[in-house]
Amino acid sequence: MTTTPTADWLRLDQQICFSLNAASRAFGGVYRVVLKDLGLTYPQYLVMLVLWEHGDLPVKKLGEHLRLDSGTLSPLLKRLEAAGLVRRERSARDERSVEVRLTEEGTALRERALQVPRRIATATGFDVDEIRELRARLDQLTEALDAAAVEETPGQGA
Amino acid sequence: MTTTPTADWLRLDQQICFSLNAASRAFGGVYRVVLKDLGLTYPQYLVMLVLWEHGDLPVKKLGEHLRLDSGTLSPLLKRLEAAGLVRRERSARDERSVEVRLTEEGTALRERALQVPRRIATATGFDVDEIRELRARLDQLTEALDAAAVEETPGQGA
DNA sequence: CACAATTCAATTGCACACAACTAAATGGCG
DNA sequence: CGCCATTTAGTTGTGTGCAATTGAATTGTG
Repeated sequence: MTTTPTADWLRLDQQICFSLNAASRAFGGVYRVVLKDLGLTYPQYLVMLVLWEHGDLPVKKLGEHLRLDSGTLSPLLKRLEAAGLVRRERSARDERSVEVRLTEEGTALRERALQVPRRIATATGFDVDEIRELRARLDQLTEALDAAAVEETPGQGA
Repeated sequence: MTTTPTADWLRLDQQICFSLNAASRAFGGVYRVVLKDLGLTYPQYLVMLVLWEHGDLPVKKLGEHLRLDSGTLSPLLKRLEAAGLVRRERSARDERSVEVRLTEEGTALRERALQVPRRIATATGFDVDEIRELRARLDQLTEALDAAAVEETPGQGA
C-alpha cells in the first residue's frame, strides 16, 4: 500500500490529462495548417466528413455522429452555409427538423480533401496498425468515461 | 498497392480524429462533474496542478508547462484570482513578468483535490500501467505532430 | 379534438484556444 | 546615453464546446 502515496496521484493525473490534452491540441494544430487551403476549421472538416460519407442529414443526426449539440452546430453550420458549402432547409415532413444539404461546391470540395488524410497520417509518424490500435484504446477509454460520467452525475451513490 | 483506395483514407482519417476528439471531450465531461465540487473548470484545474507541483511561477513558465499562451491564460488567471485562489503580482526584478502566486485558499484547495485523480482513474477503467502506456503513446504522437506542424507551416518544401 | 409531454433547432451566457496585435519593459550595442 | 530588437502580458476577434433556456412542431392520451 505504500507503493502509491496519495500526493503522487496528482502527478500521475496531471500527466495523463496533460498528454491527452496536448495530443488533442497538437492534432488540431496540424489540421489547422493542412485545412487552411480548404478554408475549413477542424470541426468544420469533421462535419464535412460526415456529410460526404452519409449524405444529407438533419442537424440532430449530424450531432449524434459528432457528439455535438445544436449549441455548437447551429453557428458552425451557418458559417458553412455562408461559405457556400451547405444549405440548411427546414424539412417538409417535420418542420422542427433542419436538413443539412451539400451544395455542388461542398460536394466538389471532397476531391481536394482527399489529400488531407495522408498528410495527417504522415504527420503522426504512426503506421496504419498503430493508428488502429490507438483508436481502439481511445474508443475504449471514451466508452468507460461516458459510462462513468452518467453514474457520477446524479448523486454519486444513488 | 491496391490495398488502400484513396477514398478509404477519408474514413480511416475520420476515425482517428473522431476517436481522439471524442476521448478528449469525454475526459472533459468527467472532469467537469468531478471538479464541480472544487469550483474549477478542467483548464483551471490544470493550472492549479502546475502551481501545486512547481510553486509560484510567472505566466510565461506556466504557459510553457501547459502549452498555452497569454491569450488563454490571462483571462483564466483573472478568474482564478477573482475566486481567491491566486494572486498576480508584477515581478520587481522584471516588470514585464507577472508572478502567479497561490493564496492560502489556493494552497488549501490541494487537500480537497487529492481525491480527484483516483475518481478519474476509476472512471477510465484503466489500471496504472495501461494509463502509463497510453500516455507514452500520446506523448509520442504529440511530439511527431508538433514536428510535422513546424515543417508544414512555412512552405511545405523549404 | 384538446392538452400535456416530448422533440428539435436556435439562442444566450460562459469558458476555453489561438492568431494577430498592442504596449510596456529589458538588454545589447555603438 | 540613445536606439532598436526582443521579451512578456494583455487585448481583440473568431470559432468552438456546453449548459440552460426558448419556441415551434409533433406525438401520445383521453
